[in-house]
Amino acid sequence: MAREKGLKGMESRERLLAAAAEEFANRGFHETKVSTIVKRAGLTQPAFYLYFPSKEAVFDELVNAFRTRLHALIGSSRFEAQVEAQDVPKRVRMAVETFFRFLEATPHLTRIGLFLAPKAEEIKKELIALIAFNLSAEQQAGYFRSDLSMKTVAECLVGIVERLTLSQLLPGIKSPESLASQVVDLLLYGMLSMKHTSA
Amino acid sequence: MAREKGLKGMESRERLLAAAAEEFANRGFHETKVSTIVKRAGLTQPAFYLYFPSKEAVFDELVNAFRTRLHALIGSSRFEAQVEAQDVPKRVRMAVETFFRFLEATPHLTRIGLFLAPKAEEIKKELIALIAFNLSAEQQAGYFRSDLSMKTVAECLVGIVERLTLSQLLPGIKSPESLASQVVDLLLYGMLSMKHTSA
Amino acid sequence: MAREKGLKGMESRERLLAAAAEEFANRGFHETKVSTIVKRAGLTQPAFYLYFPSKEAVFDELVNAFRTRLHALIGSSRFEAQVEAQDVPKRVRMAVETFFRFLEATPHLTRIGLFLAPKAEEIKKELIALIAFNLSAEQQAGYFRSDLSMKTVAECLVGIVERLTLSQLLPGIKSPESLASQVVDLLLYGMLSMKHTSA
Amino acid sequence: MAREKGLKGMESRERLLAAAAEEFANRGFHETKVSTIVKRAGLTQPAFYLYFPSKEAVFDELVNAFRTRLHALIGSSRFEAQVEAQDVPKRVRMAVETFFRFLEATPHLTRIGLFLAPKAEEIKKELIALIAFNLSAEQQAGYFRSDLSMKTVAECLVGIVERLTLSQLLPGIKSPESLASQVVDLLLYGMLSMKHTSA
DNA sequence: GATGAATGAGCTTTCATTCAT
DNA sequence: GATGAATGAAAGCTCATTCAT
Repeated sequence: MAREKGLKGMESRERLLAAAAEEFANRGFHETKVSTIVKRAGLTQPAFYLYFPSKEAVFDELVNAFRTRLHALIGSSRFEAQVEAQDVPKRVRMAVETFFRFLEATPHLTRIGLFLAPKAEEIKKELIALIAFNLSAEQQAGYFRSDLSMKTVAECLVGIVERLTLSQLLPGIKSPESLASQVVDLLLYGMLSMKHTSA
Repeated sequence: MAREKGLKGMESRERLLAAAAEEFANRGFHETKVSTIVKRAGLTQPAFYLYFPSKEAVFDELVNAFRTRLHALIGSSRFEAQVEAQDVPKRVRMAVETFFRFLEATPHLTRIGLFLAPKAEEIKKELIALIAFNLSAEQQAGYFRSDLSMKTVAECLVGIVERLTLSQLLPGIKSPESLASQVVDLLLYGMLSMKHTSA
Repeated sequence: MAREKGLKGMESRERLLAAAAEEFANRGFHETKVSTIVKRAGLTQPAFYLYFPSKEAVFDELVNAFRTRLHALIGSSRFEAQVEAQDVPKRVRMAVETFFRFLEATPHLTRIGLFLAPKAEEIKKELIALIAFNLSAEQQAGYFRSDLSMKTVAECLVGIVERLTLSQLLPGIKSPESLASQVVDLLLYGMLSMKHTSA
Repeated sequence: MAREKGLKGMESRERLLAAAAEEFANRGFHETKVSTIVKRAGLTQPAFYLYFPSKEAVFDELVNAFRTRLHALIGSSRFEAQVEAQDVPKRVRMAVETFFRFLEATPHLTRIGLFLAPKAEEIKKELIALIAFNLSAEQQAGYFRSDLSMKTVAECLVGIVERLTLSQLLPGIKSPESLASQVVDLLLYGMLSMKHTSA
């Protein structure tokens, strides 16, 4: 009789969260009805309010979940920086790839936290700041052109990631690896063909 | 057809459109109430339905207005491209700058057509295709690296423009010129400092 | 074509107010449903919210209507005080009678403002203070026993009026005149028979 | 019957009753949630329904508790009346004082049974009848003016007690003794100063 | 060309109450 | 004796939309 106290409740809650995530991701906040969420979770409306104070609260919880995982990812990526015996391009590619992989892993949360949430801009701002900080280190190490603003570069990178996530990654058209290598190739080496570059 | 006659009617319609654009841009589709739009336009709710069949219809009309202007812009830019004998970097920079200027000119429409509309993805897809087409010409002329997919580059460019528009252009933090030159500098020459590039 | 602007709306509003007053008076705040009010007024629920921001707001409006009339009554009763060539008992009786008449005139408002409203206590407190003030004048003129606290007397008077209003006046069992004379007779002369009083 | 056994059960039941009494007294019937009652009693909602068939049932039980005690009080006071050979004023004062003391002893029940219950009017009607009966005896003994309706006097007395209970006794502003002597003084001797009385 | 007045449809939320254990 | 989990039923409120003038 392993009476897991509160197990069933937790499961219901998780089911509601998952259903909500999917609905929000597919239809947005307003088009998502509590009635649909609970139907998907096999429950009734009052059950929803047993676990969440309001529809907005679930949404916020999902946004925060995304944010938390995002911060966790970035925190852990700092460690790898120490193992950096690799060359810069490879390191950058790995980082971007990891990020794409992260976004791909929880597509609903990604859509919510990156595109739907009113807080999305704020979240991106944080992200950009962190990336800019990391890039600056490389820049000071002489790897990147000193006349570029890493803040701007970070912003561009995030813009690219957003777009490709929406148009290629989430629809499953391209893989994190392929996207990462294309993006990094472009950003590191630029578009110009060599003959012009050296001009 | 019934829309041709009546000066006052046209003016009311325009006022409604403008009010709707501002509200939609600032609050999004669902947060925007018809009652607010008409208040802003100094009219009443039935008047709204005199000019538009539904709230969605106004929104669509605004989206289409954006799309139309966008197409006009791109159509005209083709011409210039042929007349010009300038060097590639300058040409690209001018094109991007023109585009930023275009987005800055009608900020409400930009926010609606580029970020709020469900159709936004479709609009961007068109835009990306056109840009990719133009870039391919340059690529075939040998200006751009032949190992890059211009489709992808176009996508990245649009992603960058989206992000910078939202974070720098619309808030009035940076000018079209400065944004264009930063973006183009990055995309054309890449991030790597010369010593590494030549490696 | 006496196009009374807003006449129909005003009428609807009044119908809603009247219906609400009756429902509130008969069932109390919580048992009264907006759906019942609008049915009684021959309207639909949204119409209710066209005229009142919430169910509570109508209730408050009714309470305030009572309070306002009450203050008006008291304000006007001051005037009569100047015409006072009459003897004290008659004067007091007239005042009490007027008050009963006032309560009888708008029975729903009376029930709401005097018995149902959370503010009822406050309203009575005001009323008591005013009555005490008036009584004190008579007391200082030597008409009332100087060892009585007019504040307490006022409180007793209001308590009596409350009770008789509920049990005799509103059910239509006794008239304002008969109630007033009984009350005043008791309060002025006391219960004791003469032989004991003089003891 | 099923309620006889079980000490712990009885205790839980009492805790629920006490919690309910306090909540009802402070917030009224509708504002009081079953969830709040059980929280206060340290139990869960199903436990509530183990002891009471419904929320209304607890309320009724509390009202009846008040009524029962009230009847007990009145029953016992009859006895004393016969034993006493004291003068009328003192006797009346003692009775009123006893009553105030009774109301003060169980303030929650008082608020519920005297002011909140729909049955309150009925309860008061009974009380008034009993008081009127007692007063009539004194009246027939020649102590009270024969031209007064003891029914009305009883009603006035109850009205006064109600008001003073709410505004002075329950808030702890005045004591049963002081209230009783003020009330009785007023009711027995009236407001008029002697010179006018004898006129 | 425009409005005062009204509504259908639907939403989120609340609460007393019960089932299964 | 008690609880975790769930629900039926309904309430208040909002909004895009329309009718009659």
